[in-house]
Amino acid sequence: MAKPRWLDERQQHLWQGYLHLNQDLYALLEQELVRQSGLSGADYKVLHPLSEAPGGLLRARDLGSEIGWDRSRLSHHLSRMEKRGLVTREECAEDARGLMVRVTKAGRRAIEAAAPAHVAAVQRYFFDQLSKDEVETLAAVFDRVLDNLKRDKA
Amino acid sequence: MAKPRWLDERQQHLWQGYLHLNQDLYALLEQELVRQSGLSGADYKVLHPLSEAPGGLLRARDLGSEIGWDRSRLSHHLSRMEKRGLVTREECAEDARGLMVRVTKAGRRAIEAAAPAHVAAVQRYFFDQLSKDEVETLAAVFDRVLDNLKRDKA
DNA sequence: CCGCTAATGATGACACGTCAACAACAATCG
DNA sequence: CGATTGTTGTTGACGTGTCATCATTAGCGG
Repeated sequence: MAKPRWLDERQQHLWQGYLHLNQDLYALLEQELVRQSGLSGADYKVLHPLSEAPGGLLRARDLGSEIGWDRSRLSHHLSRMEKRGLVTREECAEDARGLMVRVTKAGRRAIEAAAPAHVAAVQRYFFDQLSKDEVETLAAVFDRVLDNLKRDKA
Repeated sequence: MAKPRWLDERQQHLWQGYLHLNQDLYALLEQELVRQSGLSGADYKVLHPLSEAPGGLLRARDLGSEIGWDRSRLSHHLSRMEKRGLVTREECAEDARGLMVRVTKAGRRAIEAAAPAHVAAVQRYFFDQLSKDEVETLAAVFDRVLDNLKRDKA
């Protein structure tokens, strides 16, 4: 672990670009989302699977694993969303430990109003800048990196 | 603004991959950094330009623009870092409004200890999965998207 | 059935980021 | 010079994310 391989110039450049993209693009999308719909990226992430579930109802555990959040994070955010009237908490019939989360009408309205502009922004800022070949290349690269991450964690 | 162009399957796939990468890769790098060095990504970002500046001294305004942070964010984070003994605040001679930030010995030790493992992690988790061609492609794509972002904001 | 372990959420403490309001000083222009 | 405007930094409020801890309940082996 003594001598690390430092990044060469091209790697340096790419890494900086990647970090910038994660900051600037994500910040811009988030900002437009909030401005146009009053939903944060976190709200959107929670509401998306909920609004597609039958009855707009999901068990908290399943919702959490769906979007990759741990229990604490989900619980905190549900509290905030509940306070704003986007979701409600209900008891879980099959498992007394469990929690059912339901989208309210306001929550459904909010995400349905937010989705088109959000998708359009993703198109405009990201995909409009990419050729088809590049889409393929990026997808392949990202999958590979993610697979490697998963394998490394296991 | 009525009918948005929804994402096709490949775009959907790529976008999900991109979002995952931003969560998982960044989270893992951050986590390893904290565990091995006690520095957060934010600490690292502040300390890097500081440790390379003459005297380990930079004006807050310049430090902020160097790393792309606004004044508030920098001020808050400097407060936290100062409390942990990583940096000190000093008056600015040329401009009484200004603030000079200096790395402490502890701060310098911390980033010098952290850098090798951090760079190695970036190599292992990211660049080891990429071919040279892919590095070129990604760099070009990211630059293009970022340029477009900048132009759009102005 | 009893008692242990695992699963599920909630909570409080804290780090981090954004926003709006503010204070202090510099620069500029009449 | 004096008033106005712009720059620089700080602060408080709040939303967000992580971690450790706790309470409740399910599941399971005796």
